[in-house]
Amino acid sequence: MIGSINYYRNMNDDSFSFFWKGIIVKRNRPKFKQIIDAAVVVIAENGYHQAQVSKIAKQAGVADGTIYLYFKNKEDILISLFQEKMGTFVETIETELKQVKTASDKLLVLIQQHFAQLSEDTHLAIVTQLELRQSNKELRIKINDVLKGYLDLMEKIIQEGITEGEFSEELDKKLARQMIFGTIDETVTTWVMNEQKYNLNQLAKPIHHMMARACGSQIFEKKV
Amino acid sequence: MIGSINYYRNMNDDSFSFFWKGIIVKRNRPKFKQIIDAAVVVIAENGYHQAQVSKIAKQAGVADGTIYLYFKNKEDILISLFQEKMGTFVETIETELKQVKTASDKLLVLIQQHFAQLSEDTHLAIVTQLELRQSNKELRIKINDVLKGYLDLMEKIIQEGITEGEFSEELDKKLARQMIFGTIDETVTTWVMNEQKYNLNQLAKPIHHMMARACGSQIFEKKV
Amino acid sequence: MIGSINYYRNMNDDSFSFFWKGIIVKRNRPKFKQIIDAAVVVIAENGYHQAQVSKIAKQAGVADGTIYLYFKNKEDILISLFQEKMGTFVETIETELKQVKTASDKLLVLIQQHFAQLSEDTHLAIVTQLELRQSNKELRIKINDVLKGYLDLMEKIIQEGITEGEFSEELDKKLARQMIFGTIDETVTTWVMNEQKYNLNQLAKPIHHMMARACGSQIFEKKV
Amino acid sequence: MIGSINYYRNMNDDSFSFFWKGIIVKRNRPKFKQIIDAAVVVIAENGYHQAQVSKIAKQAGVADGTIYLYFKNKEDILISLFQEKMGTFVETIETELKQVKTASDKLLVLIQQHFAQLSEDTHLAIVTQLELRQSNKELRIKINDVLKGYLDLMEKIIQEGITEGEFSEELDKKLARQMIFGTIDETVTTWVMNEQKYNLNQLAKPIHHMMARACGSQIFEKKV
DNA sequence: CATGAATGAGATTTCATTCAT
DNA sequence: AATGAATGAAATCTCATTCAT
Repeated sequence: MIGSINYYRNMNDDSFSFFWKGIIVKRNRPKFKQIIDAAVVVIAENGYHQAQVSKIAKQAGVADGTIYLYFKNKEDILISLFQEKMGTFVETIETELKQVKTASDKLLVLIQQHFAQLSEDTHLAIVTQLELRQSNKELRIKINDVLKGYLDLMEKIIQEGITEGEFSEELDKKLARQMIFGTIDETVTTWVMNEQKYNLNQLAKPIHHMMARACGSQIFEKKV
Repeated sequence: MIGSINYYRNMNDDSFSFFWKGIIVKRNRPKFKQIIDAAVVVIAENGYHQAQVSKIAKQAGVADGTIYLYFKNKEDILISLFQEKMGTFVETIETELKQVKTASDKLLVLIQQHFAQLSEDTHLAIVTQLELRQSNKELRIKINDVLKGYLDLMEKIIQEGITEGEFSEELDKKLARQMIFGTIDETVTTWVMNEQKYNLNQLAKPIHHMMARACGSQIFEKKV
Repeated sequence: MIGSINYYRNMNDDSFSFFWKGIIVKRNRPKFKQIIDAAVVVIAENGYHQAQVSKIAKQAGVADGTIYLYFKNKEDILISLFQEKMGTFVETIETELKQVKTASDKLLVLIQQHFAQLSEDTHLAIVTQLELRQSNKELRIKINDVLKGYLDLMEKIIQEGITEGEFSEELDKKLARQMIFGTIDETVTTWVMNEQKYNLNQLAKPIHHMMARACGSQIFEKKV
Repeated sequence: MIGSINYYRNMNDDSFSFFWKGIIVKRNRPKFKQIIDAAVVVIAENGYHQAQVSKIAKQAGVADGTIYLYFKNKEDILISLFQEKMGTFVETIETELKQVKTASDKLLVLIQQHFAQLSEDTHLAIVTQLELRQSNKELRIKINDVLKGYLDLMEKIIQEGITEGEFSEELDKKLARQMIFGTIDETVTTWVMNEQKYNLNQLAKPIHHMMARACGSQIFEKKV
């Protein structure tokens, strides 16, 4: 996915169709990001079903019709939103991961970064945890495509842990990834639904503790 | 919640208000369940936003207006659906749990039962994992109220495991519950989104394995 | 109209069809009046558009279906209501008029009685002045038929006044009747819309004063 | 009220809120009046309850949705209709009144203009006398607010008559106004219900005669 | 490039009336 | 005679998208 997220931004390939070039150019224009940021605010503050195109346009300071110069339709705004934000999100995590060695530590950094980034942008947290899930099945499948890069990253860490002997060799990679993502996701959702009353970041360590143990890491076990 | 789910069914108390009696009577009439079952089918096959009241009525074999003799409005159908199904769901799990001793085993039975029940009723699985999440925030809050009973049950098992020395005494109950529910939920959702291609039930054991280890259970650790 | 209002009640004529006899018999049964009185209360308290048949049935203490044993349809309730109440209303005024000699005095008694009867039954006042006017054109035409007897009574008094030399011989009977009814009606409506805050009865004399002068009566003119 | 009716049309005041400016701009666009005129025709020809928004839109030559760019909801069409038409109605009468001196003559002109304007626009007459009265209480209260300006105008004339010694000094202003409006209104309603068979305009003089006498004007009294 | 007025399809809910018991 | 559960037709309003300017 990381590829797919960075797709448009890194692209220099002349062989792409004129159509896509048009879109690529648009993605670099200031109004593109302006509209996406407006969408995040409007959805977070009004909820998914009350986030009309006209509201997003007003928040972005453009006319309704202008939206359609940058996005194919409303769904495209939401997918692009997810791509943009998720792209940055995963990029940041990947950068941080480079400074870490063991799989267990990478897991910790991933969880910490996940929490940190959503803690810092509660609008985005509300949108991704609550509002965007109200979209229809079709859109959620597309969102899952975007998410796939992040899930792959998790699976890579797990594989590394198994290979390096940190994690149990019987571990089912796919299930472990579903556990890690499911746990992180449920934790953030609960935090958002509780109106961010408590500090999300301090949950990273105990959650990492559970995840590592679940993966068969022995580092937390009491030495006799 | 378990109480609240069983609320109407077990009630014999004459002191309840006329209003509630009216509703209770309706809940016990055959058409009530008939409409709910129709709603599950229609939502699963058409998607949340394409599940018009008229479709549900037709599927249930009643007139559109009849729906409104049993339900306040469309949202009420969905809440009642969740209450009825979740009620049976949790009741079944509770019954099975009575035959089990240790917290770890209870966790296994819970996961197995969770998977078994949704495996057996894929319509219901689709509705709870994908479609009902498209409902608006207000409805989701009501659904969460119903869910709370299930989450409490999980927490009770965790507490028991800690008390009995099966689970680590440092375990954060609330986080552990979020992990268990998040993991199970993500697993089922992935399975539904993959169109139930594989056997969900056989995932119960490996997932239980991870959960138990995450909780600090030693039963899976290799004896040296 | 007075005839038409008393129509059913005074009827002994064997030549009427079986159908009508059925209705006549019904009109004398207690539930007939019971339902009409319920309708007055329900309409006054809930408004015309919130006066559902089921509400009237509940207020009358009968089943919905029972209404249709006594009335052809909902409109028939309202027409019957108007006939019953208007019949009594006009009968009472006619009785009082018998004790009065001059046209001017008859006018005064009519106005006084009109006000007195509506003052005493504010439910009825609300229904006739505000709520029943929301009915559709067709029903209002039928109501006007019932009203006709009352209007005829007014015209008779005016004619008498002209014949006896009390009123101007140039007076247009029909217009004078429209003035009298229009004035009384507007006065009562204003009173009802002001939530019966003031005493309606004490308006009878000044209004009569104006009506009599308008008719050319000299009795109030200052003697030089 | 006269002010309130002219409110939007005369306004040049920059200090008004953005919201109201939006509405004012809409009120001056051609489609606003186009829709109102369509509403008058549709309501007159189909009756209040058969005047669906889609019929009004079709008659106005716009899409259903366009209605909602100019009116908050269906009720708002009706209120605006009444405001627009009543505004013009009262303005016209006020203009004509400027050329008249005595209160009695003003009363005559008022009645003549009232009849003339409704005679010339029978659609409007049907709507105001019959159809709009079927609206619910809430709407009728709003209509009454609009009407208030007209009633105030009547009261002003009456007051003038009293002050100038034309009318009896014992005259109750409020009752006199209720008489005048009630009489005019009843006359027009009767005329409309008789399907405008006769000439309404020629009733102005005899009605004025009665009204003036009722107010104590001596001008019609035979000089001995 | 940008605008924003106009479009029009589509669904929930109410309630008078019926009719089997 | 009385019941009351069931019926089903019908209409307002929203909002994503377009296109003339």
